Amino acid sequence: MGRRKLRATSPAETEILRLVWQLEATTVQGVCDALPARRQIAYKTVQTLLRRLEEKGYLRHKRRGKAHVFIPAVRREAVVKQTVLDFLDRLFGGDPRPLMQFLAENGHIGAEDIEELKKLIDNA
Amino acid sequence: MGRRKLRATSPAETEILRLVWQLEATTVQGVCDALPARRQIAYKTVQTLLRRLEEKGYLRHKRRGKAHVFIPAVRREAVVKQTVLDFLDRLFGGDPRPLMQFLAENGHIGAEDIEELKKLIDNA
DNA sequence: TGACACCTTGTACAAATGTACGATATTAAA
DNA sequence: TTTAATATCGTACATTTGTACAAGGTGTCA
Repeated sequence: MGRRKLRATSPAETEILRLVWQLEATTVQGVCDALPARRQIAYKTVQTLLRRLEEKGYLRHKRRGKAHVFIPAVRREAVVKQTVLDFLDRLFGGDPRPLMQFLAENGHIGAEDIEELKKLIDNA
Repeated sequence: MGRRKLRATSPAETEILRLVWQLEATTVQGVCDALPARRQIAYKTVQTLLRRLEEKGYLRHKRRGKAHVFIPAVRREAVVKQTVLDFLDRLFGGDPRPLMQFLAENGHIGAEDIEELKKLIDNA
């Protein structure tokens, strides 16, 4: 269990990978359509990014008609974990508190979210 | 009101910048010494990273003896905000909940941290 | 005041990244 | 079955990143 020897995804690749997870199975066009309006990337660029993600082992594809349908090849949770821990290390030396604090102070989480978290922790 | 037209810091740069904030004012050697044991980087590399951070506008330096003392040129909070929001966008499409959840589920925060957060939110 | 240790400055360089075009293949429609 | 639309594949290329050495300056101690 746990191969973890995938080269890390670059920021732009991460952005795309997230969409593939969200869409579950999608074509280049599908990803383009799912891109947020303020973040347009050329079709060809998305194509390259998907190709690289496949090379790195994060995706695989099957053919449907003339198009490729890309599907995740790794569990989202595993990648998220790796990515977040890495982020935490670099920006906060591994301490998650400042991050939580930031989210709380900037109104990114509310009282109800806190309740949810409490439950999660109690059940662990 | 912020200037925000600084080119983003690369992962390695972020790592170093964090240490400068932590040390408040430090030399190349100081950063090297502060590096976690499992993350050794050559003196010369640290030097390059500091130089680039200064070029990008995150640091400035003054001379002390023959050495440069680097000091932050931007508020940590501002950079953290930018960096976290960017991270959130790329990995979670901007939704902070999955991130909180991850932290909670992986034992990175405890019940007492939750209490702290609750206070923070109530005071906001 | 000379030698040594310690610094900075300039430079290097391969690999990764962001961004994308041109040529070619494939399919659906006319 | 020719064609128009749509894909992929191969390629490109300037920047940025990670990593670091060599040469030359400077403060310090004997």
